[in-house]
Amino acid sequence: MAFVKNLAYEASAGSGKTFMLVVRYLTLLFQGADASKILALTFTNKAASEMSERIVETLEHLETRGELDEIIKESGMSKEKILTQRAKVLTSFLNAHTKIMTIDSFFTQILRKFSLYVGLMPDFTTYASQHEIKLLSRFLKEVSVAGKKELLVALALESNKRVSDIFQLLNEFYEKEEEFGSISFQKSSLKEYEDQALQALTQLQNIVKNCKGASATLLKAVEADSFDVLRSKSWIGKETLEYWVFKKCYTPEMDSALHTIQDALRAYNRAKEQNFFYGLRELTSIYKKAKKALYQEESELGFSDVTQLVYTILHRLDDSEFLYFRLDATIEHMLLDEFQDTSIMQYKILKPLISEIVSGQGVFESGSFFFVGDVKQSIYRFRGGVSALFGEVARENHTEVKKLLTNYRSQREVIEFVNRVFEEKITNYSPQLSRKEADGGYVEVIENDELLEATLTQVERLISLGAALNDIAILCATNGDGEEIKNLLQNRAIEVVTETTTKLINQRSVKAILEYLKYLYFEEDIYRHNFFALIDQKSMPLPKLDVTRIKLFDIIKQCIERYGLFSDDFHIIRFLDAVAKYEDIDALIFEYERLDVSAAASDLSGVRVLTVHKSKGLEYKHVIVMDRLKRAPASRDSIIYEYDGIILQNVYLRTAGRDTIDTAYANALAKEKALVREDSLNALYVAFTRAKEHLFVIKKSEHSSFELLDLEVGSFGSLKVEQQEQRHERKTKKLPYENLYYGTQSEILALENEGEEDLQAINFGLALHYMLEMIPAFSLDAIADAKNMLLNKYGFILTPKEIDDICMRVERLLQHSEFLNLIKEGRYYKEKALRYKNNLRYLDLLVQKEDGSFIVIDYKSAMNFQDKHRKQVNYYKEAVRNITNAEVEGYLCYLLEDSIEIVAV
DNA sequence: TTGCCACTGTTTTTT
DNA sequence: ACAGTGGCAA
Repeated sequence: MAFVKNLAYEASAGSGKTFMLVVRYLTLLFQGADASKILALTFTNKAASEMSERIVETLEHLETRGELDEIIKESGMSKEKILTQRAKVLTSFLNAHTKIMTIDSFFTQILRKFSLYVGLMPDFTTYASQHEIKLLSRFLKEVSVAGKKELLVALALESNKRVSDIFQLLNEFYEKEEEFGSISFQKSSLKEYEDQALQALTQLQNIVKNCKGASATLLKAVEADSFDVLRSKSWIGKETLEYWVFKKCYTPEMDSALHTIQDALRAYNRAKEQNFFYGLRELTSIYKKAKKALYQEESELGFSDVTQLVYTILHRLDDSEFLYFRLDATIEHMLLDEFQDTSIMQYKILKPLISEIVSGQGVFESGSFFFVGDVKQSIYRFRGGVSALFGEVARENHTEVKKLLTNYRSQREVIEFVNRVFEEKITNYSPQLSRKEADGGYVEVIENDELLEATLTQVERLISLGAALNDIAILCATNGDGEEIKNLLQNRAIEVVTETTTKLINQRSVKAILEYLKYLYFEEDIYRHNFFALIDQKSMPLPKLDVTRIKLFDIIKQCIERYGLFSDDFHIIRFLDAVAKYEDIDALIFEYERLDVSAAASDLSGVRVLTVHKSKGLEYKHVIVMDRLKRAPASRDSIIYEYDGIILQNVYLRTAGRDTIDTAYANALAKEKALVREDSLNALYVAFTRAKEHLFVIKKSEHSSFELLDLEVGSFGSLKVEQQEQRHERKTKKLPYENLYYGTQSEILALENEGEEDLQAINFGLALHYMLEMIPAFSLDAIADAKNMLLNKYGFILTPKEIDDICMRVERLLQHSEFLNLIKEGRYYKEKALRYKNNLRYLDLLVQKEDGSFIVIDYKSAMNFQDKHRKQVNYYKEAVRNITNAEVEGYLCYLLEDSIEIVAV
């Protein structure tokens, strides 16, 4: 087979897309291409690094890799020749300046190279979006300078929107500006249409007035004292009024009045839409100006700004051809991954490069173009992805398209189920073939309105059959749904790894701290109440702090300690880390909404919980697809963009009821709905095809996201879980912690103790410490609550006898007079973090006495390793003494099975 | 009982 | 923007 220079693969799920990309890339290398001249673009950083890794890995073990045969076929070279070149190719690849990256980073690179052309310094930074608040205020200023304030207010009023929603629309127009082409808008007056409609209404009202049998309902139905009230009537969308309460009084004149109203309304809607878009375009140019001023001042750009600017540089500047030429010189081959997710703007930028390459002239004689994707997996329409792009690009560039039909990922039952379900639903669906040896698999469709419980049942079922936690994935519709199932699983002591992106600032504990800071800053009681509500404590007065003088970090730390917020420590650690970037409380309070740090994943091993969107490109042995917990939201985009293929044809303003009287609008709306439907169908296809062996679909009876699939409850194949070697998993390494790691004491203890005692003893010790941490004050009343927390966290590891043992020991401690004496006078801190000589340690209990001296107390559950314990406490003493310059005493507090022993150190 | 209108409550995906 | 519900008329 000869090497095809201009080739695309339509690669269904699991059909070896990455494999083909790697084969293509390596074939180019073996044919002598320079790695620095091969541009390989992916969508995610993860995909980019995976590709680089696979290239290196394949080169390292080429003899035994499946890719070798394909490379032989593609390149037409002999096996021997390839293998002798292997080492040389690997070395040059590793030393080359490779261009495997995301499409966004590629554009960012171009922009850096040519940034001066648009008045930008090359060291700009990029964010997902520009600083919204700054942009808004800048924009408002520009609007007022341009004298367009009234216009802005009018637009907001007209569309019943807040200014911030108009902002969203401005951004859409800004991003699509280049696609508008010849589309333009005209201003006109609405008055005449309103009058026409109201006149016809009067006619109608007269007919009804003169009709004796008119019901009260009918009279009310035709009553309208303004055009807007008339517009909201639902009868105006009917073809004829010979229906309902109208029919009693029906005459043909009624329908002619109706049609007059409809004609007037259609014209009114169109005129209003034109006016709206006309105004929006005017404001868009101001918006653009504000954006430009802002990124030039701040050297800070959003992703879409980068794309816009690169487009401007390459298409709008006088010497753009020269700039493309400079790019061309460095790119000979192009490989594009996940092409179905490319946006039109992105393609427009790449297009001249692609054209040069496929035309194969001059320096490009040896060039090649290659892209892979799967229209069925296009689920990013909301982000500008246009599924029609795949086909269009292949057509435009005369690319040869091949289909990859064999699924190498899944077992037969899964593949056949997916084929059955989607064959009728997705147009041009080509059924996937399964490998001969993959003749197992299991699929079950379950209907149960207790979605969470039903999901839990299946997880437990898989676990009881011996499935490894890491092999189980739960796919859900939203991040919020993911949080819910995560919490349920964790409550049942099942470990969970979330890959949902819940923003850190949406975490309860973090929210609470922010409310606390707002209270300190604004001194408004509402924030104080919010704070206590969020931490589930009774509202009480808060001490005033001089927030301008105390370091932000310390304020927060103090809050965490005083109100015992450490139970949510994973999030808090991240938050503290993020807070370090803010100079002072002002900066944080006015900027925190931009903090796009995600909440921490809870653990390294456990059941995977992630959204369908996040799951793209991943695969799991056991997949549970959970229906959405809440109802699907209605589509609320107020502008409808009508495309013909990849060309923007028309823009409409979404207006309720408009489709019944305006066919052009109705068509556009229908197209839009079909695309939305396609998107959700694709999302389900992505979800189902993540499964390698077992697939569970858990649907609810109403509002199900699986509705469009007509799924029948039932099961196919047999559920067989291969036994895992458990030993392997126990070995998971703890991540090394960085210098500012505020972990819990339990984790640090676990690190220290590894390999010294048996596991059960370690757990016992950790549980004991945990219980002592959880007792808010050293009073006996708190034991019952602390026991519950203990059961929640350690109930599945420890026996009831051990739990009782721990409670007994703690109870005895709280009655121990020597201990009570030690803590009696002064303030005490639990789990006090201590950083000394670059080591982070936690003090079980630190008491600060009234005279300023300190007592360090360390709990132990057994008397062995006494020497080590002494050494540890001495270390703490020394540290505290050095930090505070105060007197320090140290004690070891042994909570033994039948007694309490306190040893001075 | 059926059909219709008017009112109320609920409500995403992310490089 | 949609789904569900209550109330009115036939």
